[in-house]
Amino acid sequence: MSTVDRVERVVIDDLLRGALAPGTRIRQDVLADQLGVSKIPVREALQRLSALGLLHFETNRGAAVPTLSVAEAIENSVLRKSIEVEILRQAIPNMSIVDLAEAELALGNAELGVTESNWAFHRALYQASGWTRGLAMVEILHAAMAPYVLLYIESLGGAEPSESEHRELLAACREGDVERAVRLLTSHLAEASSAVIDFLSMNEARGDDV
Amino acid sequence: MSTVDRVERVVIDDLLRGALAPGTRIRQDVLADQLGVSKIPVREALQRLSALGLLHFETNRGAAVPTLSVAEAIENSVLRKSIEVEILRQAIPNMSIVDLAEAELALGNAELGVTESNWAFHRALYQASGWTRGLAMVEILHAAMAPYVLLYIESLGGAEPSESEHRELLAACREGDVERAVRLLTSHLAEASSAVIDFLSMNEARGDDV
DNA sequence: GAGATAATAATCGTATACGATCGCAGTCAT
DNA sequence: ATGACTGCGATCGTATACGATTATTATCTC
Repeated sequence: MSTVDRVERVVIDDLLRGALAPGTRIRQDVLADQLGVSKIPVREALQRLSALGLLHFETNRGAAVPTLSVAEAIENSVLRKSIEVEILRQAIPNMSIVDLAEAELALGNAELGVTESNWAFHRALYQASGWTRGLAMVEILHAAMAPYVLLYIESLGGAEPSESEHRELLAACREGDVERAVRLLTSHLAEASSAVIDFLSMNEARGDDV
Repeated sequence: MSTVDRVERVVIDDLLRGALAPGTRIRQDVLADQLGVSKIPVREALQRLSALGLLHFETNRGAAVPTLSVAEAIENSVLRKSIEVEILRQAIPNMSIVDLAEAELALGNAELGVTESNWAFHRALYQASGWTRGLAMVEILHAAMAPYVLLYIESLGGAEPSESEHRELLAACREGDVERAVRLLTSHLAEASSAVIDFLSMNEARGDDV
């Protein structure tokens, strides 16, 4: 694993954890010092993330966590739905006991934050697909939404609402019932994202930069 | 537009043109000299492309155009289909005369190579969606397949087979008939990609690195 | 005291520099 | 002649260095 890979992972994990609020600027030499490297590999990692849309570069102002418009949030949700459905279709016939156990584990895991645990669950279900690129795309979409999901959950007081939906979805996967699983995933994603989008719309209407 | 942006565009365009065959290694200082810059922005651009899966970095061996397995080609096709359908749905109600004219123009344009013209046509249809991320994803998938599409067409003797399908699709968009357009796009993509995938399968069976 | 302007400090972007690694050519021993 | 070894050239990865740009503080004027 190269230096650039390590830096990239650190920043992605920070995003998935919600440690980087929208708008946060990333100081290249600070990050470089923290990791004990020079700016060069740091910049290369940031450029990777900007290619994925997880960061935004502005000339002479460096990289920052982009703020999402409502339209972009909707776009992300639609993309997520259509990609995740295809991956799940591909994954279910290939799922092993291990994959299912990993998904189960992610559900109860109190070590992880809400968005981390959520993504760990979904990734566990998808990994049997073997679709490297598709998985990467979905991870990106999760990471891009994470800061806002966190804000939304905070505004709710910290409840994780989709526990039971996750359990149902897991059961359908266990039984190998592709069509039911796809139906459950579709409605689960629709509910989760419409909640966040409504939350975003309210704030956008109020003129908040969130 | 930053230096990194320029370098990135040059390489993506080379890929879409098919100027970079699978397996080609990219020499950083050669490219840097050609563009009159140092290695730093070149490497940053290559890292962006590697994040998108258009290039593959190997430690101490730099970046190279990845060779696609049949499984990956199938994955790309499925992803393309599901993403492009959603974008087209979003785009049709927002299409302007200009978008349609651009698409028409791309069809007949003999200046462009086959894959370039094909992508120009599809992009023209999609741009009205306003979906930045979705468009970027689809462009990536096109660029990843382009080297192989080129090889396939070469093996056929250079014929562009999907002219009439394109015209039908364009007509449906003009009439604003979303469902017909989606049907046409779906079958068009299915045909085009299954041809390339069959071609790839043959070569993989023969043990060619293509 | 408030606002505008100048000086200073932070930060960015990229060129240069250099050690590390890889691949190949030439040499030697068998 | 063939196979292993050594040395050199090419290429990579990253640290350092520096000019350019942006932010911040200090100073001056009204």
